[in-house]
Amino acid sequence: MSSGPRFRFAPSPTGFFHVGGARTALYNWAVAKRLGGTFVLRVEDTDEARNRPEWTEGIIDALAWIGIHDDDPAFEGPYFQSHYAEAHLAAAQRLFQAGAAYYCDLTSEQIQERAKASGASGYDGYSRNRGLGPAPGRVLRFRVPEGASTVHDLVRGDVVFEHPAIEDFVLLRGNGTPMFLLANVVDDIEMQISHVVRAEEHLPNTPKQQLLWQALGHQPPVWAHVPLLVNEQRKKLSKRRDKVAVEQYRDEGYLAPAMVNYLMTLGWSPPGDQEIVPWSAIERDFRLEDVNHSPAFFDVKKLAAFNGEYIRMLPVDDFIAACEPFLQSADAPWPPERFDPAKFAAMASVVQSRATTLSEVPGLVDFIFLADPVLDEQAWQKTISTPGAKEVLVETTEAYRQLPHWEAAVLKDTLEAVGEQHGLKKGKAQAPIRVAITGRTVGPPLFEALEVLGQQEVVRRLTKVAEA
RNA sequence: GCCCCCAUCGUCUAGUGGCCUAGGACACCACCCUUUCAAGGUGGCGGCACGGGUUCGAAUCCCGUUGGGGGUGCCA
Repeated sequence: MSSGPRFRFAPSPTGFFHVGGARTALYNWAVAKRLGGTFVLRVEDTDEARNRPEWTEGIIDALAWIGIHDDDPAFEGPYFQSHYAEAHLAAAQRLFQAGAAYYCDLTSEQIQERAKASGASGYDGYSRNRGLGPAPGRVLRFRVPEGASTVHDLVRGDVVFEHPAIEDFVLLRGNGTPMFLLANVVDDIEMQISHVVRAEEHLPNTPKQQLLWQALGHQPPVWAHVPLLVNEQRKKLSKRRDKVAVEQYRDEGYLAPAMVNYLMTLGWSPPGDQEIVPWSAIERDFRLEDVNHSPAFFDVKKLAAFNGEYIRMLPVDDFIAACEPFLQSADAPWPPERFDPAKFAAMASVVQSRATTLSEVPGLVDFIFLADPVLDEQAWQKTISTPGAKEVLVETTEAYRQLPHWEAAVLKDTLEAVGEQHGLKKGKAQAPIRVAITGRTVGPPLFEALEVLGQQEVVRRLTKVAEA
């Protein structure tokens, strides 16, 4: 075990990896790397997840996607957290023997009745001094001492919790199994965790955990509670209402470095005047002490903007490679056998500045690979009804048919010359051709596309439309 | 109910008592560039929640109010 600080990241598998979890993981990772520490992945072993190993694998995949690789020396685990370990029971036993915990036979109904009667809320400490021993149906409760606890938090400073506001919480259930809180602390101690960086929602539970660390005879770890990620309603991101799965963003063609960069800027900003920064700079500059205190809205629009930046930064060959899964997919808009990598490569550079996500790419070039692109009727009517458009279409078709040199510049000059004869400026003149070839009024630069399509195909499509 | 956290443009943020007439980015608008659409360039719109203090001086410190969020289980 390395001697550096040890950061634990403990997601619970739910079938997808939450963007909030991704950011927390990244925060842990950045600091662990910078300090030469260790990132300890401990996956919670929930009842549901037990039957679905793929959920846990999904977490590891998603972590790898955002650059947290399990073969990195700073990565430790994954560990699978059991809630039924001997160590948890043993710790509970020690607490009971030391008088730090006691048994209680009250049912939840009885607790509620007592609360109602006294006007207070929650458990009132009724069994504290009844000297009960263990027995089936009795829970083991922690005896919260007098006084107050101060949580030293790297992002929030000191937070004081008065003990009377914390009720004697349950450590062991009536059936003898340990509660998550206990299990977690015992595991943290066992794994020599020194830093716990997690979402702010856990802050109110921290004094309980800290009390447990102390009662078990250990120095509590360094805490850091990072602000929540919220939706436009300012509510905690939820799976039902919000798009929170990193896998989904990955599948839609968001680039991992863009996602990582964006996530890091939620609650923190890199020094200097640039917010688009490489991971190496983040790793060097990120500090938990600099993290914000307020919740941040996860803004997909801004993520998309980051993604566009990252796509444009890609060397064109890398862009082509990155697009491949979207082009060679069964979901592509064309029959697979019609796709031609060489044609796409010829178009790649003009497509690159037009896409904000990779999943948009097929839609930008579909007309190249489709046998006959569907003509947008409305666009066609609008275009062809402008005076001179029909003539331009017919004459350009003829000119293109006889063209000896099939290249973009020539195609452009030819069309513009025809357009001018009919009083149509560049933009207007190309419109009928564009619609005839691509089916739409907007798309990538026309003449490059025509060159790629080839003379025969272009003339065929133009003729077909011109005669219709 | 009780406890905790939070509060700068619509959004993400810079700002740690004078460099603030509050800076940047996304979004939005306009213009330029331009073969459509983008990209790029230039400019614009727009904010310190409120009220009291402290101070020569407050976005920045303190108190209160309001507003938002989170937690509070024999869930994990």
